Amino acid sequence: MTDETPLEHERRQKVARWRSEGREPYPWNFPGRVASEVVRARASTLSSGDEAIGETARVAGRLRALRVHGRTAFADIDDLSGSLQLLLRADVLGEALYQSWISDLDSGDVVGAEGAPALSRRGEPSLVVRELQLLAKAIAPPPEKFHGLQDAEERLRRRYLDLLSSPETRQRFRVRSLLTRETRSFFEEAGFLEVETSVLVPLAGGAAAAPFVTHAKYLEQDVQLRIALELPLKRLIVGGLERVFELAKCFRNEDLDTTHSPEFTMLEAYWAYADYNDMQALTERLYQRLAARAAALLPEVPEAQESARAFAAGFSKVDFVDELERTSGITGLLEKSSAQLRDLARAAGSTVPDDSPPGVFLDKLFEHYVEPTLSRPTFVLDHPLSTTPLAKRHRRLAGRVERFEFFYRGYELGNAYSELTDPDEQERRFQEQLEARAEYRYAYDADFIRALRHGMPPTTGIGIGIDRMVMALTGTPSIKDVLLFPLVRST
RNA sequence: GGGCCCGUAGCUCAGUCGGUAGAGCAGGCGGCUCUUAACCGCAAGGUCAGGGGUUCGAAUCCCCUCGGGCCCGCCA
Repeated sequence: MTDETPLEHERRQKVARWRSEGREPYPWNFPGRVASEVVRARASTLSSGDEAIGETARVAGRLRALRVHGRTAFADIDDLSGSLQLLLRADVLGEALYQSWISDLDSGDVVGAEGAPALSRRGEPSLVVRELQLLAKAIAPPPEKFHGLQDAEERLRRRYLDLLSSPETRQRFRVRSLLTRETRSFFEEAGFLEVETSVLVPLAGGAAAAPFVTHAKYLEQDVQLRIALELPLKRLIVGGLERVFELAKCFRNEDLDTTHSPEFTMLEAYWAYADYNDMQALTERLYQRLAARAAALLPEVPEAQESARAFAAGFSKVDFVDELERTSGITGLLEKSSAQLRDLARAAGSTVPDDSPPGVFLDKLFEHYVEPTLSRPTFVLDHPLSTTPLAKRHRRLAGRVERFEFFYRGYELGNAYSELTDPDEQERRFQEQLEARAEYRYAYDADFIRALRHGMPPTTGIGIGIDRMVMALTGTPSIKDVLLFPLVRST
């Protein structure tokens, strides 16, 4: 390699030396190992300076630090359960073997060790090593051992370095995995069937967002990547599956920022014979359980503890229109013309196109005046009808739909309705969107209306942003830090 | 899309008013049998993101490009 650094050259020389001695620098396995925390726990029961004579344990992990004191050396290795100090001693390993290990080991190497648990004279849980095995030679050095990888760009582009140098990052992604598993269990226990619908669709509907477009060769047609799960899942309700959910990636061809990613994970659930009041109760239970779980997994993270307390106390409820009028000082919102709403939205700093439907202006006003104030768990209820083409009109309030969005820390975590099931009204609502702006034609799904004509039971549905859920419950301010490999420009 | 900020050794960071590019970690050599950001000594390591300009002289000032961050806008 012509672009290798002197440091890499040095390490390659060590690999060559290993091979020339008939030893394998990249072996196949390391059987019989236990987690380092097992050895730590055993060693902690000993007295300082004592070794568990006659006991043997095998551990493996990445070498983080090597402190050589002449004929004794201390090596710290990390595995997923934590870290452990290895004691390498010339009098145990033999002089020649000890010296060759000291000179061949580098930080970043993956090693396996066998030996006896011990507590060092200074009280550090350790393993007195009798046998050592190189499991993978690190040609490239790890990030700085104390500060870790600080460069924000490198942390995203080279997540493996972030993970191997940051226990916090490892823990954050473990918690993400456990929270999605918990979410699945919750819906399964509530009688929902997990399904998988298609990512590639002829027409991406169910939300207003720019889709990614690609090409299917066998159809000789362009296809799109889904922007929401809503329309296929409602078809399943028509088909009699009664309670379904999907937890999967959706794609929107838009910017990456603190709370948005073009590729994101969404949970949508549809529940026949129930309404949005039932869904509110389910949502409260879900978040109480998830927040408690996250708090238990992250005892050191104050935001996680705070979230558990906040969700345990239950959600506040505010009316969309009342709350917007109260915070903005505007009166008679529902009587305003589209032009009046547009001017109000302009005054609030929005630059959405003039020909947007009136619901868009209302949403902009809400985002500007109300959202930043919603720091504790809050249901926002009963949106104006023009904001929501897929929701059923309110059973009491004129000009409204039965909908709730819920917010925490000033951003939206989810969105739910009593679903619109009247096929003719659905067709009219799609039509109104279309007339307002031609670009919304992608939301017009004729086959979906045809499905509704066969009769869809009364149903409530919800969409939950999983990435934002993880952010909220782990105290992570940026969506990029809950995505393993956020899409970044290639260099 | 707009504004502000950042890019110096593999990593973490200094670099003053424009005057010979620095430290720590990692790596090399030497020393050290209880350290844990080990320590001590020696030597090595640079396309200062890239390109152009101003200047006797540019990491430093100006312009452009690339990459990133934050805020705003867009994302019914």
